[in-house]
Amino acid sequence: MAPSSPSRVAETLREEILNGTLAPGERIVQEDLALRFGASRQPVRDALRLLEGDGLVTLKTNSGAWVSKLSEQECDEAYLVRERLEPLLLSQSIPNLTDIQLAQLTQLVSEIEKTTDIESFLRLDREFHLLSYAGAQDGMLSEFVERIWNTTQHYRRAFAKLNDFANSEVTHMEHKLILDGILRKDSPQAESALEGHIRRTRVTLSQHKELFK
Amino acid sequence: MAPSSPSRVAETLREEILNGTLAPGERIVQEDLALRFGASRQPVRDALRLLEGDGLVTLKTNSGAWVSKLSEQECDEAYLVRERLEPLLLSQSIPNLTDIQLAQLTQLVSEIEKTTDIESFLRLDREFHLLSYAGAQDGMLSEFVERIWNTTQHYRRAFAKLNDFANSEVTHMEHKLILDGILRKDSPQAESALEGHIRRTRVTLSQHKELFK
DNA sequence: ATAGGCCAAAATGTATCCAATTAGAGCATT
DNA sequence: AATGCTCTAATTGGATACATTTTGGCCTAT
Repeated sequence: MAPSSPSRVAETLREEILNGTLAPGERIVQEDLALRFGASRQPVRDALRLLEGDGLVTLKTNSGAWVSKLSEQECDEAYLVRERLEPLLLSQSIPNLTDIQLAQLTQLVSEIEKTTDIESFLRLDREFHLLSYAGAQDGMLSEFVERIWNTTQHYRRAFAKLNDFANSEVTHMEHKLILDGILRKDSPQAESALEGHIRRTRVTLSQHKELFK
Repeated sequence: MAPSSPSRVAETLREEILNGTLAPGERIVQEDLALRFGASRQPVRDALRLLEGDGLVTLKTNSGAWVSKLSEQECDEAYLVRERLEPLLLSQSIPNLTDIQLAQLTQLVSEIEKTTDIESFLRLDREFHLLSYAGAQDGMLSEFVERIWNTTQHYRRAFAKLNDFANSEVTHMEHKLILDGILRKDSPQAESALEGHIRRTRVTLSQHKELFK
């Protein structure tokens, strides 16, 4: 089945927001998109509504659409929520991860360690964490988690650039601890390692308020 | 500012889904709504997209819209998520609750205890919990919690009808424990009482699989 | 120079029409 | 009797045209 226009448009925009082509706070004009995608404004509007549901775009009636922007406090909140939800999601995923996925996770951790490029790091890190949740069946929980990853993507990038791998050693160790828990199917360890990983990131982020200026 | 058509339509539909007028699984026809609200189908479509974002309506391309339906597992997941998120939200709310709100919460607990009507119970219970979160500032966390309350509303009703206040004594005690923690600004107590309250509900619900047949 | 209001241009919201897709009843076949 | 197929009616998706609202520049008055 061919994907509908709104999905196509939304998918492309999502991509561009995540990779930073469209910056937070940037305005989105319906007609421009319509022209660009060779569609009318109707499907574009639907696409924007979809992205609004994902938290990537903010709509204001009779005014327009903007790429969503998190305040310092909202970003902190996002990480607090991650601390609570992702360990739960991981615990639901672990029992169902296939051997292939376990191998991929192992591979990813080692690739992340070798990476020196920031964009690659962001991509691989995201891939590692989201793949570790692949065993959980789709539902509200996965949706929430994915949404948080999407809305905070830009701040992870800014943070990575700023810090420039200053804490990379710690990060790699944390990833190894999480991976170890996963491989041994030791959910409690994996959960607590993950929780610590997220908490440390949150605390470190909160020391860089300049990202939200 | 006058609320836009999509918002009005969405608001009304949300109401009807929450109060049970529209049952889960029921089909929603765009043109019927357009006729009913004296609008064209366009704003109706927007309204449905809004509700889809709230998880209250499920859209299928080229096919139509239905009131969302939770499987037994999805419902269980919803409660697991509540167990993690609502205590966090409550802890963020407690420091900012006004004296008026504290008085209202106290009032609500006592009203809930006196209530014998199921619909009233549902309404008051919802009001109590959501009001207890009113001190937290709006953000992703409140959004998530409200969304869960909305999507599980129907199952709370079914459960209440089935059980017919069988566990009402326990429920009232739990509410009092939560309230006590809130009034004394003792977040840890309030959080753990709330967590227990939600967990007990989840476990009890899981013993009534017939609700999802 | 600054603040405030006014007006025009631009962008969004809505309605209507047409095209594309689907769902479901009825029929035929096994 | 049950299953699969076809066809039609009904419903949704998309495009165009028009109405409404907002925004931001410009002018005026203080």
